[in-house]
Amino acid sequence: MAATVTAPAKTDRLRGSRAERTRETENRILAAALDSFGTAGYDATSLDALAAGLGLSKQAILYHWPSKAALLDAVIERACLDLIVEFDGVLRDAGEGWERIEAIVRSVFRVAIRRPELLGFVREVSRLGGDAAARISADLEPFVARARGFLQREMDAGSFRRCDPGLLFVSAYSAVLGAATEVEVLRAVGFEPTARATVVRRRELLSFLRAAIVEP
Amino acid sequence: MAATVTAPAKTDRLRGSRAERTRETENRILAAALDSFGTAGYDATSLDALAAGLGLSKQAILYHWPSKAALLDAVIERACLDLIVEFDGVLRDAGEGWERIEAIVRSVFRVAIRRPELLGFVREVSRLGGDAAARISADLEPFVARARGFLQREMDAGSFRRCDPGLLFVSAYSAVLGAATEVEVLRAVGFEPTARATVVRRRELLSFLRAAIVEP
DNA sequence: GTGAATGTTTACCACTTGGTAAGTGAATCG
DNA sequence: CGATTCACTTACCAAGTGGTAAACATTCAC
Repeated sequence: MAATVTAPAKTDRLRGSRAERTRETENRILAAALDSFGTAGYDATSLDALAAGLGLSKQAILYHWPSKAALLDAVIERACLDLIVEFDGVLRDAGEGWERIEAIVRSVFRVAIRRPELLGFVREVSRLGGDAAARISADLEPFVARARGFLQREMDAGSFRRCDPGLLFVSAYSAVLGAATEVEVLRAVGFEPTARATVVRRRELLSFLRAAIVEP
Repeated sequence: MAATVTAPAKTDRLRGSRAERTRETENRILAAALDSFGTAGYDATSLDALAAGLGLSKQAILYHWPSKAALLDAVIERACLDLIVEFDGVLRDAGEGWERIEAIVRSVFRVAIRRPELLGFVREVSRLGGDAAARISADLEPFVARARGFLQREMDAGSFRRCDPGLLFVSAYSAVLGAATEVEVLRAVGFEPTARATVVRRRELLSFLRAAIVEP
């Protein structure tokens, strides 16, 4: 009856193989770093505070990545992966034309509600500039190219207003990210960041984008 | 022959009254701080570096303002003043309806080219959150209220599509600021931040906004 | 079981940060 | 002219930063 499980169960905290546990620790660090970088900011996040929040010491982090900058790189990779997975899934099931944009916008708002730090992180990295910003641009480039191709096709088909696809993308990107993340500006116009108000924001943004993009 | 100027001319560096020279030093500090806060960021700006760039010591800054946070407050006040002066002047001479929006967008792009740090600073402060963000919101509130009133009037007159003025403001604000400042995203879609490309960007953004806002 | 690899901790370091205390030289004022 | 105010500097500090070195405990391979 000897179980096929040769490894002992031991305590709860020590479940799984060594490699698995290591990977899980790294995942926990990456998640905490993404959260802190995306909300407090990169400069405002110290390795000490990050480690303390995880019940680790700073050197545990520096064991898995040689420097804070290397950790940032890893977080960028992880964040881009998450975003691409999210949007790829949505795009696979989405229709054509306007429906496709609507699906993406809904997806962005879903992320803004469930994982606000993810969008904040994208903003933060592009603010930091330098190598990090170049990396995130490069990682998301396939997605951007895909969006531009889509816009171009729809314009050629006569369903979207003809204009520069790249700049249309930037305008839409900014408007969506702004509506989803600019809490201070939203507060200034009287919108508290509640789930209820978010639904209204999404509806209004969609009608704004529709008027701007779809050929009447 | 005795000149009406009772005060001596002395050297070039010591021209003007004591109060004038003090004010000029404070202005220099504020300008340098606005620049660094708006480009490098608040956290990434040290008082030492700021002072060194001005040929002063850190304590000279801390003489005029008791802390870095107080300096930030002063810079916020200054930046808001600059922005309000800029936009007030534009709005005074601007027409009605769409022309008014076009005038504002042109004004934002002018600022983006001539004083990019000013827009970067607004972004930075709203990112920092907390008291600073609340202050800049409060300082710019009259301008926002004015914009909403304008949008509401145009909607009532039937010249703009009817929707929530506050959210339309946020969408337009985000799109304009994005097109003017998101250099990384723009680079990702193949737009280097040259003056020539900026003209194209402005034109495309205006047609985007016009389609989104004006009743066809 | 033994030795090696691995993940983590404790101890430490050089450096930077915002901020305080005290001193200095020039402009101003009586 | 002498006293005082003012703008600023030099000297300093405690706290925190990212990062290194070495010790330590656990797990794995043999």
